[in-house]
Amino acid sequence: MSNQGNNNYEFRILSALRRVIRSVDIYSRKLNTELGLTTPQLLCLHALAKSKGMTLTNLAKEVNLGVSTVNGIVDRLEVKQYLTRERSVDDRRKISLAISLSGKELVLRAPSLLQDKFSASLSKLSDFEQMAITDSLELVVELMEVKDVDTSPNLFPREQVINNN
Amino acid sequence: MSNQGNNNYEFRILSALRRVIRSVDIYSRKLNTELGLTTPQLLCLHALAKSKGMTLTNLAKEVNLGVSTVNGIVDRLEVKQYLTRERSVDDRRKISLAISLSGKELVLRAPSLLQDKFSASLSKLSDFEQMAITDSLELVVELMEVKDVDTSPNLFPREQVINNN
DNA sequence: CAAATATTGTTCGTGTACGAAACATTCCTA
DNA sequence: TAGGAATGTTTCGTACACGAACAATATTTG
Repeated sequence: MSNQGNNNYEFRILSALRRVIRSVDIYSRKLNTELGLTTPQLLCLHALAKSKGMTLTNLAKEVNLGVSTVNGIVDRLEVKQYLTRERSVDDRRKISLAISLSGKELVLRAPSLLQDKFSASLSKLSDFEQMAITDSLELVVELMEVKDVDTSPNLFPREQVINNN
Repeated sequence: MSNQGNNNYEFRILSALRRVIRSVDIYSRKLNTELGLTTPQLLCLHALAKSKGMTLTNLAKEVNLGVSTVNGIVDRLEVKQYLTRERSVDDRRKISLAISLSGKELVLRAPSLLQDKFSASLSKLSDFEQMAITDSLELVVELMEVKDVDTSPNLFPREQVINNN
């Protein structure tokens, strides 16, 4: 019943995870003071630069965040005039998001979304190591994002969800 | 000057990282509804259970968070009566934090700090894989936490900092 | 010893980040 | 076609999480 120390690696993984989370956050603040945009804001702007006319729900899926979260981010981007909200004509529930000119301009001159130092260090590793890191992280994602089917263990696998798009 | 797509893996790593962050957050909320404590709160309580009489700064270092952040967490734990704050007598700046009885009791019956599913899945992997994941994460931490010495690239390495303790 | 400096904790403002609920609009179906 | 289900957005409340500014205390230094 009690669950501590089941796994030797668990504590190290948790600790590493939290430190990474913090590191990402701190870089986001640095971006904000230097560029005027946080990482999530820049991330959303990138997504909008790639495909114009996205809806809010769409954007949220693209950046892996909740709708209400993205709504707040879009609010702030709108205030800064990096995007526009426009009600869709064919389906008046939808809001079409469009990046502005200054938004596009900013995306072009913005630095990397991962800390400069990290990018540099990463590229100095062997391809094998880079791949190992990427694979590990993606495996962790996979292990963590297992749907919480507390109530009904997936006895009916169903067609395995269109997670993408 | 412009920085996009320097590295093939960079985008995948960033994406994986953000998904992991979200996953951790969502589990924290689940914990909160089931147990009444979030992950950061439980994490702090664990730390206090291990070594009584910690100071705030101490605790912050232990859990890798800023002092002001931990202060808020301690506030909430105090309201719930899982710990007590007491001014130190020898150094009246310091506050001695002590976990309460109910706090200790709760730590004992609390579930893992990592999502149940994750722990289970992790333990099913080969030791080699578990180690690879752990090493990769710790390497990412290392690459990310390089001190930001923008102004003065470390020409004077100095005695390399007591990072620990 | 007194002044300057450092440490410790608190408060404040901002920005994530989420879920739940309120709302608007559209779709579907009885 | 009326009414309910589904979809899309917004609002609200809560908790992190940080840095900056502040007050109280301690330490160092002139």
